[in-house]
Amino acid sequence: MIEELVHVLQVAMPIPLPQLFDYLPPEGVAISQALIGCRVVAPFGRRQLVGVVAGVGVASPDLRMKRVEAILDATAVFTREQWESLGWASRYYHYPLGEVLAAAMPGALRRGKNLPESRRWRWELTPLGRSRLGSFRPGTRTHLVAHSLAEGDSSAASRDLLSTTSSRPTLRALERKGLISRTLFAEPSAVSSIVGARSYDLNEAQSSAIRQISASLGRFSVTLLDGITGSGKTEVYLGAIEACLARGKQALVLVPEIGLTPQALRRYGERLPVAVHAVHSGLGDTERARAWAAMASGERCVLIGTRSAVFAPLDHAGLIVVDEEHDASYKQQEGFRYHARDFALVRAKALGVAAVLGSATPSLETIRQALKGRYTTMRLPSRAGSAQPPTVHVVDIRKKALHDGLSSAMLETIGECLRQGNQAMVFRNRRGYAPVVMCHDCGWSARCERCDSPMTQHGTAGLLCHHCAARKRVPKACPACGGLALLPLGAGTERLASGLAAVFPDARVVRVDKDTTQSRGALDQHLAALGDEPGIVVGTQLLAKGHDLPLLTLVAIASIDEGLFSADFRASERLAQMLVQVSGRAGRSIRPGQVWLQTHHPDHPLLQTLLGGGYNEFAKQELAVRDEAGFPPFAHLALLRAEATEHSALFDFLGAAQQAALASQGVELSPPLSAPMPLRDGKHRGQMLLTARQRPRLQAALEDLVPVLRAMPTGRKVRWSMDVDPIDLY
DNA sequence: AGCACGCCGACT
DNA sequence: GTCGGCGTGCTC
Repeated sequence: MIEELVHVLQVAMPIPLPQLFDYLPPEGVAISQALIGCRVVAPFGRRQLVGVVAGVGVASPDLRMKRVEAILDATAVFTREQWESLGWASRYYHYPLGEVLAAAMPGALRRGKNLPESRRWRWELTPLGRSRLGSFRPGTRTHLVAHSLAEGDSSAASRDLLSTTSSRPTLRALERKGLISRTLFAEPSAVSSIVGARSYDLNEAQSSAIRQISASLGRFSVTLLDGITGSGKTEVYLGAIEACLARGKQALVLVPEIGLTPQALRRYGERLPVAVHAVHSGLGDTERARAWAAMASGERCVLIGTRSAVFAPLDHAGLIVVDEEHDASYKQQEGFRYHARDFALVRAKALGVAAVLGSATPSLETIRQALKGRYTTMRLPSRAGSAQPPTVHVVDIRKKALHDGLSSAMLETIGECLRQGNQAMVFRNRRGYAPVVMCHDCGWSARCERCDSPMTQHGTAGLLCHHCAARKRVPKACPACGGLALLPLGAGTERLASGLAAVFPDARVVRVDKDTTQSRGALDQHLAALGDEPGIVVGTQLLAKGHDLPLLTLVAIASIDEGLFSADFRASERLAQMLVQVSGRAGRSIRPGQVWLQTHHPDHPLLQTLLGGGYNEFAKQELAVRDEAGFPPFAHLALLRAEATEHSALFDFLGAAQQAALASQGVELSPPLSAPMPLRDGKHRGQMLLTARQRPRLQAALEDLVPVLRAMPTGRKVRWSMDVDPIDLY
């Protein structure tokens, strides 16, 4: 008996299941290869989902088989290269294709909508509009828009104004009234004329970096732009982007989450003669979709965005820049755990275009590639303009009294800085008032039961767990002994700020951390509040990058001692990067800068190396350590993480995972271990590390292991994830 | 991941 | 007597 076969669409659904689902095509639609990459709406269980056709084939008819409800696209929503690169990512990160594709699409596409119009319009006042110019009320957006059109100027400011989303309704309204009209925007044909039309005072290192990158356009190459803070990396990017645009190509610029400030954006917008589309997490869906559409259309433009911008169509791109390539925010830390820098390089290679990795503190992975000659290194060794690198002082605080976290020497230095009319930055990687509240009588301290870790005091009376949402009040008396001597121990940013405000009542003290900086733009507002008066900004990591504060001459690092002894193999690297980045904030203009660092461990090798030889010397030594220990970049890692309500379920699962992985050749397994935080938000957490000197060995092991894990009965009671190339081991 | 169905506590 | 807790099972 020959079974009759039917043609089916194999659809990747946005769910964490690795398989494709077979569907019949809509009534009357012929199945063809051309449908691959098109979105469909299909019934799935009890709901309707938007999936993507990943293949076509034949299957024996199945009672369960359903019919696709609608095909949403006439042509694939992904370019061929996107499709292949995303397929690679799905395999490499061992994450289901449907989820990968969904993560790569702008929200509008994911939800089944079409891309917004990508054409741009040139707006003009009609004669009627011109005659009514006087009648618009000053101060309104209508007034602003109309007058901007009247002046007919194409300045960056008015281009900005007319391209912002918020102006669109105004333009529409004016058009309806017949006061303005539009024509399709025609681009100036020759962009080459603008290149080099203005001089930007580049120094020799910058010019030669731009020349190097420009010469490498048009083929795959990676340039490491190793430039100290303040050396003018952005000018190099801009120069290279201009050269790329002059060849008629688009450019993609990836920036860390916190790097996409209005300030930075304005700089790109003002300098570049084309539309600069920005995408970041705080942005609406339509705007993301518009940027995607612009890239797909081939219109000459620049896309600047955070992590997920790496998924944009790039067929017309000639250059990919990854700014601050060492930054951890490029790694997605949940779900589809891709690394945007690494994926950017995969795409650059597939597309045959130039990539630039920029950093003052490159990751050890990148430095190693550069040392092996795979990347070309261009250095920017000196600060742009007349700015000098800061001088560094280490303050030994052993046995010294601290006043709300700061030593007398530190307070004096800050006072001196203020007296000279300058600003100081006080850095502390802990928010809140005090990290621990302890009973002086019996040693009891406030802990979070759900996380088994100390709770941080916020304000005078509140306790907050930084690992879960738990909150409670500081008890009046010690719950263990009834004593009244409950002491806040240590100092977070809040305590530093209030202490400083008390010592320097005339200075403005602003605090920048997650507690004070909830909304986008709040960071800029805080820093603007400092103005050009003497003042102090206290804050966490948020302060480490961006934001030129010309009056800032002193960076005071309150403590980094926790970081010196962390268990994570990457802790040293991150601490060194942070110290260098924070130090780079000082003295960026004509006033010379100083960095003061308080520590209980002035002789710690990491500090000594950094002070003696700078980041490059540190990197050299740390690479030797990694090689010796068999850690990246000399080995490749995958981390199996799991959490469960029951401790036994967790280790049953990890034990079974270990058994399943034992047979893998060329892969070392750590035994199942408790996570560095064994209890978090009421869940027990554990992990198992897979290490391989050869990447293909690790990949082969994961290819076997991950499907086994998915099928494992002990996996039912745990939540687990496989993190390929993890950047945190917790 | 949703979103069912499926058996045991405090409420109109 | 019901509303609802989240265990486990499935999705073409």
